[in-house]
Amino acid sequence: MVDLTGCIRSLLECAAMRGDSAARVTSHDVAAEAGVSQATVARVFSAPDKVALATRERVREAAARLGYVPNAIARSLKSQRTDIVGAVVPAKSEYWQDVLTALSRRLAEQGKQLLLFPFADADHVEEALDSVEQYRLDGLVLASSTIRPEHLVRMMRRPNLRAVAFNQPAASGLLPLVMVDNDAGARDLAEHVVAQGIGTATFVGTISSASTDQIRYRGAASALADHGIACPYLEAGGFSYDAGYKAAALILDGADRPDAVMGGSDEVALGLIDGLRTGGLDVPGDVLVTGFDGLPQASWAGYDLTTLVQPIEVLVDATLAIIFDDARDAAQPERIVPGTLREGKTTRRGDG
Amino acid sequence: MVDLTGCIRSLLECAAMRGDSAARVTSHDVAAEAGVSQATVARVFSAPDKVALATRERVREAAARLGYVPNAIARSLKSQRTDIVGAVVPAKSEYWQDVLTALSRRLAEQGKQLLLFPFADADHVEEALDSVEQYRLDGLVLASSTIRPEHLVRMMRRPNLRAVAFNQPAASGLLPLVMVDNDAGARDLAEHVVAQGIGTATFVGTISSASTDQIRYRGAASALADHGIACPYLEAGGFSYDAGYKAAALILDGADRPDAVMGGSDEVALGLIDGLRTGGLDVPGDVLVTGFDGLPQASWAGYDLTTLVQPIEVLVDATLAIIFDDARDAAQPERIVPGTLREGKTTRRGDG
DNA sequence: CTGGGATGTGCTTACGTATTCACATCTAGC
DNA sequence: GCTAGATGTGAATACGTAAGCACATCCCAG
Repeated sequence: MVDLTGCIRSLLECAAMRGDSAARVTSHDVAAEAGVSQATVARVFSAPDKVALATRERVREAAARLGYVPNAIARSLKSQRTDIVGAVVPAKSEYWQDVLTALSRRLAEQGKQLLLFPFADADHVEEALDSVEQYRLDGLVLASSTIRPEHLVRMMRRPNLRAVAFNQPAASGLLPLVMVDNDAGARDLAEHVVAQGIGTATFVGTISSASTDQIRYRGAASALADHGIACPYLEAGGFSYDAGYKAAALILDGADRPDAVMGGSDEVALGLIDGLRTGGLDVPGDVLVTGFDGLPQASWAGYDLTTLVQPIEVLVDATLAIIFDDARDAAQPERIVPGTLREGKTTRRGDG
Repeated sequence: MVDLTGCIRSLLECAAMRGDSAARVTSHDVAAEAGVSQATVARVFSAPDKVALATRERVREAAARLGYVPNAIARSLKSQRTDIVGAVVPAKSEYWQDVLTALSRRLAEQGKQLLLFPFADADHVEEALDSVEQYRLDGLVLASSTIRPEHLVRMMRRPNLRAVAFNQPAASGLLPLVMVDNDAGARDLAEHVVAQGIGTATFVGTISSASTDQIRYRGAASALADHGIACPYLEAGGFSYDAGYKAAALILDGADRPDAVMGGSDEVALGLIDGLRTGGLDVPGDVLVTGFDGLPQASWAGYDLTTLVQPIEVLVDATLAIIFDDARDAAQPERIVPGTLREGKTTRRGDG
């Protein structure tokens, strides 16, 4: 304890020493201290190999002595690169939070940063994009299928800005696009529940106007139709647990209960499970449930949801590749990545 | 459908028209177009009341015609304000994701942005702080109790940078501090389980070196001791669901099973519940479980966890108040905000 | 009719860095 | 011993904006 206190005190003194005097150290100050020109100092920090070893060390020492840190703002202004990628995402969503986590981590590895532009409703996307344009970002990730085409168009062909649509089928043809194979994933899930021997099914979508929702529903319905099973669509009205929970009540009240309920997303599916269970049904005993996304929570032992796991790392890497790869004028790339079916106990009929 | 296609096409044409020609429109260009000086253009966008109404409208029109958008980078360089707040946070954590969501939303309302500096381990905080110093942020939120004091000290008294420690008791005296009342919250939870008539209890902490963990444990242990109940400490070794799930096995294997298990965080508590249930115990029938934080997932019907809900909006507002309020040289503020006990069914003995 | 404050605008400079160009020095090859 | 190329460094400029200062105009009170 004594040791720690001492340690902190000395650190405090150190901070105080260089503290206010070092209020704003520029490359000019370092240049003066090291006896070189400002240009050389700049080179030491941006292109070290262009400076003789001896000079480089002298500058580095002077910089350390003065507590110099290069000013990223000034650098960005001069170099026309910010090393910052923006992301326009819905403010509340487990899925997007997972994506952002992966994205920011990968960016950090490359010495780049992530600037967030969250929006509450689709109506507030406009404001977010206004902010986006002010910062001269290197790249922009347009997330969420609720962003409307007119917004996408606005972000096309901005100079020095590579915009990528993430999991947003509607962007096809307008912007480079990265997404999981929603259609194939939905079919896989449908085939899986069919294999468990169901007779009827219902798809509980998130928001019917979302393009991912439409594709997932069509994929599932089409695969089920191949086996002669009809699949009505029910809209939860949101991407959240609560939306799913409430939708469960509609299913419970419905005339004939389906053998399987396919959720448009994991969050909705988790809400469905709890809602159905609260209503007295056993999952998977009475009803099978599937999700879509592969959230961590879906793997929790309390749920163990059968879902389609999105390879988020792969999607993120593909996105960054489009943003930073130098094939600037290549045709609009479109990367559709397959997901993985994860079989959980929510579709395990036998042991129910 | 035809209508939509037409709409998109016209938007495309519009984008193309002003597209590449408007490659990089500056305030000078607008000035020339409107027949005024660059200074006036700048004023129109940063201090409109200083410009005559007629001139203002003329400039606005010219700007719209050219597609001019002010350059935030240049503005930051000149004005020494970025309107960006940074946040140094652990990369993976439900709790912090919720905090960040609230923080970025509130910032967006003020026309400010959030720049993320996520770190994987405590050992990588250093790198994150290196990045922080390059961007001349208006404020910095240092989150997570795993950030070490030496890192905190480094962020003290940076010119033009207000750093705030968020839920990080160890920062007391070093930096302005905002946190929930961990001690009182832990006591409330302890009193609550005592009221359910327990005889023995175990506290399952997250990481014992985290300062919040220590305070929560001491608070709980002290309150339990007042009732003559001992409370051993068990370290989960992480903040995650998985850590809690694994810790449950230790409790199941232990000699005498406690009547109540107090989790150091909600994530750990949720893992504990599933772990205990998987091991054959009934929660709350055989064991009561409490959490801490008030995550959305804790309210899910499948768990309905008794926990201490942190008033995240209040904490965030307090944090931003410290960063942006002009009482720059006031004494280090320290805002300790009370949480709210939420009684879920994980401590409801009777109906088990 | 005059003087002083209010108002609106332009000129100029500075923010801190990256980069081009020019120049000095040094090495190697005939 | 002289030239061509390589190498290292400095001077100067530009990135796009904000703001201080100077100045012109206008209005109203005396």
